Amino acid sequence: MPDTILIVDDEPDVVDLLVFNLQKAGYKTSTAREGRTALQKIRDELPALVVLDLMLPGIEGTDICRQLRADPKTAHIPVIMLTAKAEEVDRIVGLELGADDYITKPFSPRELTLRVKTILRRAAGTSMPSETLKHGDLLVDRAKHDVTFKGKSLDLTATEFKLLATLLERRGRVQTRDMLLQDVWGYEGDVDTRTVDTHVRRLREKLGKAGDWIETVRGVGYRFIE
Amino acid sequence: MPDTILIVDDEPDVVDLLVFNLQKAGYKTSTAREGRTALQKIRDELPALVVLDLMLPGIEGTDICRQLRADPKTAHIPVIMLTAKAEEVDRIVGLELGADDYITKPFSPRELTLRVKTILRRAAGTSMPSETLKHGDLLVDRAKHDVTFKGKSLDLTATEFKLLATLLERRGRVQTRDMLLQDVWGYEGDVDTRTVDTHVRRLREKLGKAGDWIETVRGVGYRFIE
DNA sequence: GAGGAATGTGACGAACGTGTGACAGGCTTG
DNA sequence: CAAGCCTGTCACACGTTCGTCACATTCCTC
Repeated sequence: MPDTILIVDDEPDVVDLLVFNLQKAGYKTSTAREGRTALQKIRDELPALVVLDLMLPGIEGTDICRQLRADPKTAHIPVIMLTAKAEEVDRIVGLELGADDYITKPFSPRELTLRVKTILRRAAGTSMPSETLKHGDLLVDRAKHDVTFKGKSLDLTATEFKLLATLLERRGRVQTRDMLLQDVWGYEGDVDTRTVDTHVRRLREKLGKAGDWIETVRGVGYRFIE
Repeated sequence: MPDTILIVDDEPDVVDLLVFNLQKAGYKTSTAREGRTALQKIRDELPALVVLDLMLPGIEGTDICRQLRADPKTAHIPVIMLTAKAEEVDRIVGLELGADDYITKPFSPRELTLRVKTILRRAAGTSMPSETLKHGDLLVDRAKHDVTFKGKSLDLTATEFKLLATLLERRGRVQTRDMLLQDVWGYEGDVDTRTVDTHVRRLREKLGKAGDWIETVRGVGYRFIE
């Protein structure tokens, strides 16, 4: 799954140029023309990186940067500032605000792409991607150890959580009871295999309507639908 | 303890300029005039960051960068490239080699200092240094080693403070007892995992109503609410 | 549609995990 | 040296969770 990069600029030409080049480099892109929608998209889509024009109609780029840093959910997202002014003052403001880099217009698309790559590589090492599994409205966050369905948090047991995560992680592929016993329970040989069935039942109950995502493959085991 | 920055350049003027400015910014400095000594100093002193001239007598800056990246002990050290040539080709080479940033000569010392700060900040943690952590009316000041809740100062012991700071810093994410033992206790002696429970209890007691911020995730560990 | 096998369902005792109170050793402080 | 605090450990209590069983239901085969 490719990283998504949010591009915030009010000049369509610039946006198109960036979209074209970044997509060619293998990134997904998302765009916003002004500050308010930019902030909303950042919160909703949680992009891997934001390319942010300093001069925007409405909210200034600097303010966006500040608000982005203030929220723990988005504080870790790297920012590259775009600026038409070459003066150092602007650079300082940008960098001290917590921007990770800046580029002055006019810029070479190739250079920007390289900077994006560098920063994302660096970010990949340090921050944890908050390993999260998703299927429709069902969200499983391993770091938070939290499951939500349609925004509502579900109260799962430790084993139930592990079972769900394992099934979801291998969605589409059938897991035999033995496989599950080994990977979820850590068991080796002969345990009553009905144990798995019971936990699947409890899991389905708690998942409610999403419980149907877990299919039983008769004679084999269980599978999370694709 | 200040971070050490290694400056590698064969022009004494440049080196002096950098030393002066970086020391003023609070960093320790170390210098090398050519490639061989540079590599040795990197291995011996393990600097927090390297400022590296691309053009050096003897070994090229690019080679140093490669060798530095090849050794697991030094692979993580950020590198800022200095180059007299402004051509994009050189920039690409530098960035693709694993340099974290570059600056073209002549450069403003102030700008370099800012870049150093940015990169080190990113390398240090995931996000901002965040000397003070906040959640609602709860304030944790790491510098002052002080915790206040609703304006009232709380009297926490060293371990309790560290535990709270660690949990708060990673709010939302569950910390297993082993994780906490490692990060709060340092994992020196093999302490009983129940020790964590006891300290969480004492912490909750002292936090009063804010003690509910610390959730216990059964079968996994503890978590500060988001 | 009958029979058999596999799975869903409900219930229950045991085991487990966590909260709580207490205590002893070690360290600092006066 | 005594007093006090911090810390790690233990034992006990309590609620939750787990694994198992018996029974009901569904599905497949013939």
